[in-house]
Amino acid sequence: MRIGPRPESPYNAQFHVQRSHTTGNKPMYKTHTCGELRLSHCDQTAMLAGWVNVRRDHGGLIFLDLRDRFGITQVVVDADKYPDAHAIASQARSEFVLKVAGTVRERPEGSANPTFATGEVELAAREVAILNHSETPPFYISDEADETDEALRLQYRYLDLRRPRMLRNLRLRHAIISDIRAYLAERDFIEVETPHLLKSTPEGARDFVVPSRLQQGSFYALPQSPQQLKQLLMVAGLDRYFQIARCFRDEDLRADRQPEFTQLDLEMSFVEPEDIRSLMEPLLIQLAQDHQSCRIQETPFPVLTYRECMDRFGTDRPDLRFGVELFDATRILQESGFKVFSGAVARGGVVKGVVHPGGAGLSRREMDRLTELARQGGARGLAWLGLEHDVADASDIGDGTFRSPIARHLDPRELAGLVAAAGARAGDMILLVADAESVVAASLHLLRSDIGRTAGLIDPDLFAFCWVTDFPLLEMDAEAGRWMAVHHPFTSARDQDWDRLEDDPGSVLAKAYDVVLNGWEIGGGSIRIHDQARQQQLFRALGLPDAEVQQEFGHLLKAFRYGAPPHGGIAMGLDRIVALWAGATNIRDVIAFPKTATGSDLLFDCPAPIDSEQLLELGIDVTV
RNA sequence: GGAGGCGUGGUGUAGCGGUUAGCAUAUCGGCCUGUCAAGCCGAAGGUCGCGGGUUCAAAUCCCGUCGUCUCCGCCA
Repeated sequence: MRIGPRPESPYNAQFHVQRSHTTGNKPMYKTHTCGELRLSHCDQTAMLAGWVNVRRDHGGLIFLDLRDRFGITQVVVDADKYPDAHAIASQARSEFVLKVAGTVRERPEGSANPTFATGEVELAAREVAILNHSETPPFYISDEADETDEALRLQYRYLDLRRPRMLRNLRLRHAIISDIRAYLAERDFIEVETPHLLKSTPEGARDFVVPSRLQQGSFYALPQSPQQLKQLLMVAGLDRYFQIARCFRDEDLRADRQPEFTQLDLEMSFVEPEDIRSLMEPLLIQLAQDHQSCRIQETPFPVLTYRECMDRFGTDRPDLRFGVELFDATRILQESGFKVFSGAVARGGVVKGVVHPGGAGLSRREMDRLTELARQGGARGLAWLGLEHDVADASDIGDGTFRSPIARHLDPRELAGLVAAAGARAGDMILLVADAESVVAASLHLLRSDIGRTAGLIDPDLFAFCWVTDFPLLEMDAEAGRWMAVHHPFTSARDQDWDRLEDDPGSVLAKAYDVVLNGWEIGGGSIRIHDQARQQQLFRALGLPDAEVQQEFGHLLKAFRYGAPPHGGIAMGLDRIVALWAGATNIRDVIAFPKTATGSDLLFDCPAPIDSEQLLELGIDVTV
């Protein structure tokens, strides 16, 4: 098949109507877009086509706000001058598709509408044609429909996407992707597509599988990411690869997780972590500057180690827009007579806390809510001390110093040490959790995030990026009873850590890095293992039997025998990036056709059963 | 797998044991020539998600279930 030049359409224009104008390739239905007419067009004849956004019928005079992707233009239809046009316009209703021809004119003195770019002019209609009728839409085609039940919006997604906010999000997504492509192309990256029908891999997320008709009983798996493919492309000598890649993971969903999502996936040869960071950081800065009004808190992006993140924030994706850092009270309370604390320490746990600035006066009800939050993190409870007066040392402590159910269990020396460690002042609320380190971290992270939101500590116009490095390579999986890769099993250990892999696997750190923005992990990557022997060493550390390794990863190990270059890369969560840039609280709002939390598409009504013939052909027997 | 929130005319909501199920908006009809979510007058529109239970009486209380949202587990 011959591939011809792509026809230019005004709809390809990124933002501006100007381009549509200069293509000289107007559709037959219109001479201008609905966002195009200005005073300079006055007295010209124009033809517009679009949807009725609003109709205002004054009897002898009808105003129609005609909307298309590019804007809204007011059409006026006068019964005296053009009775035929008026008769048709009076039948028009919301979301009817119209074609209107007439004369562009300045609006009468005092009736311009600065809300619209076209607000100084109107189209005086001579001819109106109804191109299509519309049923009354189930919700307003307006940004106010954000209040509408999201399920209804998803069911009528094609109407939802007519709303300015959703349209803006789709445009933003397109603009970001375009800029990414241009940025990487300038730097010698090659975009390569990789297969969606591939092989299931153990480790990692659950796979979506696709049955094979030609080989009944066998299945493809949709890739969780193009990880192995991009490594093979490095072996192939591509040197620099990227892809706007669709990834599939059959795991439970969240506001920031969809079963299929989009990554900017890239890989480079002959690099160390610093190379990847210095490639991505200017890109993120450029995207922020070009498509966001937010101020970037700090450049170069701060680099924190995983350990530091966990100690200071209880999470490896800290929101750096505000303080409220964790403090450690383990040593102060380890010998306390209050067993909640000393007992936890005796069991190998820690006592840590955060300060809620100005939170001393929080209601009992509010404290119950925070306690519940701590429980969500796994804690058994939450200890709290509202500080009524400043405390310099133990002698300052009296009956009215604390508002707290637990202060009476602690002696003045412990209390003074606690206040000092917390850095708390009069009016603050100290929150404490005592448990295993991971539980304390999880609970305090939830509390800190909540405090940041509810206490108004977050500047919404701030972008706080950071890199997180030095992740552990492995973690012990209690259920499986073996070590698992924290990132993925192709991640390289730091050079100096390899010889501890057998004896002390938990201490080995990885050449892995994440990019975090405002508490969202927006990307992560690593330097990979490019040596066959090292890769096998790691598979052994993971306790994977050789036979299984050969079956699952033999292709990769074999490729490594043919001169694999040192390489590494990163995957950026494109949906999350666009969501953060768009100010959206979930990624569904930046995906044209997303799925619900139960993985349903409400527009297509799927997943759905398939008929028995299809099953037979695939050799599948459904038992549920 | 677990926890919690929500579900009332098309939409957004009020009502939380006895109401004629209220309000706003949309819709339909009438009037209306400078509006811009036009205005005024009028009308129609409800299996209170579904099933069961408690009660003389359930939108309201209880149990189950479905849908949806958020979080925990999970997401190499």
